[in-house]
Amino acid sequence: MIDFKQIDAFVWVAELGSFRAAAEKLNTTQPAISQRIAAMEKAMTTRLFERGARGIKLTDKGQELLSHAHRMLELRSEMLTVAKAQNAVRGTLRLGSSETLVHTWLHHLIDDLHQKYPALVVELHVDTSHVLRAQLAAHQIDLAFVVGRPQSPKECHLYLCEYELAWIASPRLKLHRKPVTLTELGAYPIITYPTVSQPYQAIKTLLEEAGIKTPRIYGSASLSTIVQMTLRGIGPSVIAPAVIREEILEGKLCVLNVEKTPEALGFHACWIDTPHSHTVRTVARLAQRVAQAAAQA
DNA sequence: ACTCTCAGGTGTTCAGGGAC
DNA sequence: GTCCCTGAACACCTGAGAGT
Repeated sequence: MIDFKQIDAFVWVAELGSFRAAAEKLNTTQPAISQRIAAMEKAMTTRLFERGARGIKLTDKGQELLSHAHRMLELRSEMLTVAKAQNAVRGTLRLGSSETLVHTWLHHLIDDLHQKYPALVVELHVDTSHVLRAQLAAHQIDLAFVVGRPQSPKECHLYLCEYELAWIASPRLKLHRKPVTLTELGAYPIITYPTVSQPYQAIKTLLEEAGIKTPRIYGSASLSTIVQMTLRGIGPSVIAPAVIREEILEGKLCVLNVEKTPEALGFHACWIDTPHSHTVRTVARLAQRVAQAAAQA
């Protein structure tokens, strides 16, 4: 097995033209250099130097291998530089995200991270804000993009963006041509985010205030399930129109004109701050820029 | 799980030798 | 005298195994 000490010796003997000079350069003895070169020659089953009474000379093979040795030393140097960089953005980041962001700007963030920080590996966890907060508290993820402000004083947060909610329905329900009342909507099952979510609770309150005693609300943790159920005309839904832009443009889904709508979803990046949170803070700040650029687009 | 001992491997220094 | 090689002695590190 060839090691870096042997490669160092090889490069310096070739550079200085002498075993003794290389030994002085590397703060060692001439026999040590001799042994390193001998071990290297044995490992590669080739002679690197021609030894003579008037000094040494690189063999043809030695000359050929010298450029490889230089490249290996450069790579070692680069590796040490990265290792010494205290604030380098690298390693694995366990990122939890709400599905709404997956359908809006998360892919732009992943692209940017890949370009700017190639040594960073992102492990993506997509789930509801409720579940992501629990995972953050249990240290199962490092950073969470969730709805609402932090609930624990230990959490740091950064505002990301806001998405308006709207009543959405398939055109086959024929609810989109005129203003619709909550009482009319109450005749259908309402499809929205899961029961623990802020929109679910808001819709329940709105319908109850409109006199619907036992509203039927189908809560789902899966955004694509909500969209599919709405497309099939099972009932109207309450979601962010930003995630179904294509379906709206193609006329597959319509935004309804309803007197009252639950308040917008405000997203924050949340994390537990530690002295080693440099990567997390960097990604959170980048996410804020990406989210705000997406909002202006 | 932790500590201690021991054998084997590796690297270094030193002394000496051969070639020119 | 200078250069490189070889062998002996020593120091240090590591892993395995035994004992607590």
